[in-house]
Amino acid sequence: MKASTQLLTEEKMISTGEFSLPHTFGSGQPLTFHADYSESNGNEQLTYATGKGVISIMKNGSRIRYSYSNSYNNAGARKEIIRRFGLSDDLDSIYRDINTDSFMETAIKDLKGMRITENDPWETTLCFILSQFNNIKRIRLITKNLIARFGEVHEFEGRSFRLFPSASSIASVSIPELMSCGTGFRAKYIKSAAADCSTGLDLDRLYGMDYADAKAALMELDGVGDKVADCILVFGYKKLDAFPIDTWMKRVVEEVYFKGRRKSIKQIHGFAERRWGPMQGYAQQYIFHYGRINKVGK
DNA sequence: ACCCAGGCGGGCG
DNA sequence: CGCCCGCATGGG
Repeated sequence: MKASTQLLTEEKMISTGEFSLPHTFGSGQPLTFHADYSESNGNEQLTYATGKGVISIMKNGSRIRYSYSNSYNNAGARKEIIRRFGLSDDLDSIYRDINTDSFMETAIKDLKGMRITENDPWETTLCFILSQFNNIKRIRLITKNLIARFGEVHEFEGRSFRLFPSASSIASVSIPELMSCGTGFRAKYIKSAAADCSTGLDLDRLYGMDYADAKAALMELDGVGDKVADCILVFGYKKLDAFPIDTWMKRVVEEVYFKGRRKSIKQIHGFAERRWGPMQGYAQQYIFHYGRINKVGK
């Protein structure tokens, strides 16, 4: 009896390499838009709902204890946690690839343990359509409103959560109702994209596609352009050869690598491809978060 | 009051 | 192709 209890406990633990929850979830990756995070004497706790279930992790040092409400067996849940939090990424190897200069070296040093998370494609798509001409705090507010209004109720460990609303449920909501959640002019985009994703485009099909084909497919969606597509590819599919260029990225790259000279989005894509190639998605996240924290170029 | 925010679609030359 | 414009809305 005692032995089996202990075995169960062991199965719910994962030991990781460097993994910083504050840097990972504070760096504007989509699931942070509606997560509870707390820290007390070395114990870090994070709980959030996806479209498929509630995930809760407790981290102490290099050990993580997790629970996941989805109907996986232990092995399935463990695999899912590792995938979602990027725990199998070899950060030392990635750092060697993207540490091309003193700016990157400082960013890596300051943000050690920041990982790229892999989230549900639909959730990522909706969050990043909302991100256009918006700010992170307000995106969190809007997604919180959408979840509260349209998310399916879900009981987990004695608490009541709402899951991230499905594409088909968002597709059935009227524009005025969506706007009452604060979506603003983006309401028509998310309704249209939701309709496409629940009837036409199969987002799961993009897992097997290469970067260029998957990006082209995403850009067929209303409200998805170059930047939003790249965000979906990095944070929803872990395609690390994507390089999202927002106002921050453009400003920081121009400041650090082009002596402040203005460059086009296309030129910056070419630069990132040559400099960081298959790991440019990781480089992007370190540049973005470090640049924002330190107001580089502002 | 004024300004900005992890851009995009549409219209124009 | 590149450029310019309008856009809903909460927070600084």
